[in-house]
Amino acid sequence: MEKKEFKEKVYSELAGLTKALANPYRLQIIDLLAQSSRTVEEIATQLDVSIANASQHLQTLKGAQLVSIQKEGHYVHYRLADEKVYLVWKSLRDLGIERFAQIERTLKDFREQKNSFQSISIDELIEKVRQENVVVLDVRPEKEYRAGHIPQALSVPMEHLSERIAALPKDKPVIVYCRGPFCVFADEAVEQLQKQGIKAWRLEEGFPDWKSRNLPFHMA
Amino acid sequence: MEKKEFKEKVYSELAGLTKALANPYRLQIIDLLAQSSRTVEEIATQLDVSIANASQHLQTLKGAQLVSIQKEGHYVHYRLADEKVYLVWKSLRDLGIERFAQIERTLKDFREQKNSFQSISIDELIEKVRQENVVVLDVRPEKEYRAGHIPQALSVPMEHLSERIAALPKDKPVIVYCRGPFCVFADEAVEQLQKQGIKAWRLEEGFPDWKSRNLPFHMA
DNA sequence: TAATTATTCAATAGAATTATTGAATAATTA
DNA sequence: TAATTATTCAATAATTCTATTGAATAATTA
Repeated sequence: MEKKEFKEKVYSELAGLTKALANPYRLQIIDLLAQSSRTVEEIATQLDVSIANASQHLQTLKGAQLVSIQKEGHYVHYRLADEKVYLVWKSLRDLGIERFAQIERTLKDFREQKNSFQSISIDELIEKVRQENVVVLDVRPEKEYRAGHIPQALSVPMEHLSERIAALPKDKPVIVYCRGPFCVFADEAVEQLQKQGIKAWRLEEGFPDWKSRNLPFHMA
Repeated sequence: MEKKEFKEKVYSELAGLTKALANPYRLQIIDLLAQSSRTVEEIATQLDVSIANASQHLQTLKGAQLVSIQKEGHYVHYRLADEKVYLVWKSLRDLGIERFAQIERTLKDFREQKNSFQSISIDELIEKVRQENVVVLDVRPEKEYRAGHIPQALSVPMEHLSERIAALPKDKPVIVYCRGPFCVFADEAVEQLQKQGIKAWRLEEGFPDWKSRNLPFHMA
């Protein structure tokens, strides 16, 4: 094989893979599937697009081998094909956050509005948990918690938060986490907690970031 | 700002960034600029495309803030805007190599043909250098060597390799590196060295990968 | 000032991508 | 077997992306 032909093959393959990622809905799908597997309908609902359209995007991702499927009854469950797919999304996300005033401003504005502008890092979380002076809340839907969560975290899905605030210890601050830096559950939870007089921060990143650092996690 | 509007903004920005990368020529440009800055003409020559076309691709990358420019005389020098841009490319590349039989096969075929199928990792290189029983060759163009290279490496650009083989110690094996896993210089160098009876391997990755691991490097 | 050089711009035609629509498929239940 | 359900497919029009061409710009040199 000639040099040029070789290069063309390799870079075209990789550009194809990149193209499959290059769409806002498909990036959202990657972010969702990083939490837990999902059916076509669940994804369509989350993205607020038609089922046919969600299916089309999923076909694109499957064609690029970024996601894989498992059939069960007449449901098709989609999942990420590889942990490395998440790492690509993470590196894109981190580049975006660092370089684009647009994104950083958008994030900051949103959080100020929710009073959750003080966010903490995974390292800070580890340190505070070690000192046993915080409560950690996972506010994602229960299915995602079951698919994997930070060891000491309690599952309190957003829709149950208000009724369970009373049961939280008043003397310990709370750290809330959810899907990732673009997930708003944690911001809304911090807002609610602060209104009830409980000190609360959000974790900057989400559970998949914890997992991708090879930190221990629990399932079920 | 509403939740939905917020999500749309953020994911659209990131999809835009991804789209700017999603083209075989533009990925090649990223790979080249990771070695050293370049003018439009140099890039056009390397990619074997027209200057206007190269300029157009560079405009796309610049629009997405993936590269930045520095004007000098009537030359425009392009460089990567951020180390994180390389990390995105690296993660895409690693996903591609791991997941696509296509790419792996293409790489393997090419290397078998060049007798350089035995490649070594950066960790193995470090260990061998520590034991002082190898010679390390950087076979990239001199400009790229000057912009940054592995500390103990000698600069032997491909076009001077044949004339400088005689001066190499016959008793030490040689490790050759170049731009990265898709760069064929190292494969061709290994082929030439083996023909002269010198034991030689290629480094699996390239100099930018060494740098991105925050290992020490020399300049000029 | 005129000529040269490196780069960018603008217009264009062909190709690819997108969301929408409605029909087709395939697994389950009545 | 017929009806139901989740998903996929196929066709379409609107938009976006691409390489090419030739002209425009801006920095340098004659």
